[in-house]
Amino acid sequence: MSQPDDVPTPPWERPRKRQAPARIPLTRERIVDAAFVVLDREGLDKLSMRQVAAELGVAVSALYAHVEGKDELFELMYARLFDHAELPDPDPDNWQEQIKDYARAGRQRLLRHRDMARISMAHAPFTADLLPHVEKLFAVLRAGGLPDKVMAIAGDLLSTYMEGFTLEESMWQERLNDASWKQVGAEIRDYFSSLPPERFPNMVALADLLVGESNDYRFELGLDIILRGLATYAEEDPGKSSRDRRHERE
Amino acid sequence: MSQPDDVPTPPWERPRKRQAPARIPLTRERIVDAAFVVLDREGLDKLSMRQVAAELGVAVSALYAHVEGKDELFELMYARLFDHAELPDPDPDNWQEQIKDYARAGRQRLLRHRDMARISMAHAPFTADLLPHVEKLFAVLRAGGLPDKVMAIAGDLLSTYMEGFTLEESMWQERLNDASWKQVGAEIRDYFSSLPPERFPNMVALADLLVGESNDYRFELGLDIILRGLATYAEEDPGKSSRDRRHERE
DNA sequence: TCCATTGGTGAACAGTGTTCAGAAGAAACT
DNA sequence: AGTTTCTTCTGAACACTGTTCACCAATGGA
Repeated sequence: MSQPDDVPTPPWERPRKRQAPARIPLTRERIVDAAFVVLDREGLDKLSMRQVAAELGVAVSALYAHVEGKDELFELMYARLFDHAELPDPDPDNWQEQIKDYARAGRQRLLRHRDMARISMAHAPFTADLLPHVEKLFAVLRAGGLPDKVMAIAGDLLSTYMEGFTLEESMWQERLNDASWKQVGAEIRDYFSSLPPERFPNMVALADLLVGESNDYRFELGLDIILRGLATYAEEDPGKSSRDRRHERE
Repeated sequence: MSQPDDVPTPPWERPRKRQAPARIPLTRERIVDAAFVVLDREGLDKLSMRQVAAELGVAVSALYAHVEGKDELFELMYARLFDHAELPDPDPDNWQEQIKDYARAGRQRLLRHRDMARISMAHAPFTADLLPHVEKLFAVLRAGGLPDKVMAIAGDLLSTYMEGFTLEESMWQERLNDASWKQVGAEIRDYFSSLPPERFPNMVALADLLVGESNDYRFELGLDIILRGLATYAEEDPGKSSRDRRHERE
């Protein structure tokens, strides 16, 4: 959002009057909104308190009356991502797909804003306001009939994969910037193909696959590997055959 | 402090005036060394070019004659981690354990220096000097009989898990400062246990497991899940069966 | 009308990464 | 020796950063 009137006021009409009688009060919401505008336009490295203040047409110090500092601003931005995210109720017959949806939704959230994966990585491991999401993820995992100890690590594993994959994905895009993914992919593929085959036989052979046709496909395959691994634990438990899994809901 | 060659310099050769603290020339190596000293003592947030220069007793601008900037310094620090790391030759009968060792070694590398996981995350996806490591990882995966498509994503998956897990692990430690892991773990466990059970039944039930007895154990379990998932692809068929094709998109 | 409270201002502080004209030092040549 | 050349390091500056704080404008209540 650009300022409507950025025309420099001539020196002769300098009554000490404020321009807008309808001064919209500054709120946390508006600050976070402005931060997202700056983030999407300039990127994380250029996202400074001063830029956010400028976006709002306000002095830097005004922000500190509403927000504790830059760290809290990041916290608020991160929380904003989960505003309209709801997980479905656990369905024991469909738990694997539900888990995948959880990861897919997380990735899409991070891709919605530029550099959001980096912000997500810097985020604290757990914050109170998104505990409900983790809880519901566990509910789905429980419906899958997984042993407790596996459930406990599965959440981390899935989140870590989703965040890490998306971070890498967006770093590629940022680095070779503003090129479409097709071009980026071709560039990377060409690089791998050009390596000396005697020293890097596997990388040359896999060049086409290392950067798949689409990131979506690569992401799905990784998800599949994890889900298959989890499933082995579900089937392994003698008391809980796959047919009886629907009774596991509690 | 002895001279490299202790043969007395013949008098007809140019006599060295300066024998006292001979000015050790600044090199990339010494700069990286100093950077690690500052990093371990002060943490990543306090690691600035000026701090590194001060550690060396030198002006800031002197660094820029040897190092392109802070980004390249981070690059050099990251590369340093791989200096004495060698992967074993692929052993088809033991590929799963070899893969695990790869991940374990990576985690240990990152834990060796404070905040190193964060630096690793900011690192570019691929840099030329550690291509040999990736190549050898692929060699081991190939020895496991994995399909090409799975191999191509497995590298990412493993690295992502290893880096993400270690990052989270070290962020916990940094946040609850200077406490031993036993205390940190107890604190987290108590927090999860204290949640309202009607809203968070799973988290309360899993409180003990969410922060395992040791991080080592949790890391191993996650590795096991991934390896089991990979193994399902290896067992399917060495020669591209129909089940394999199920994941191909035409 | 005066007063008090709130929210925004502008300047300042202590940092940051990076650049660049020039000083210091060692080596080489005359 | 003296002089020049070349490299390395210095000091000061620039344009930023997050954050704080004394002040000031505007509003609501008495």
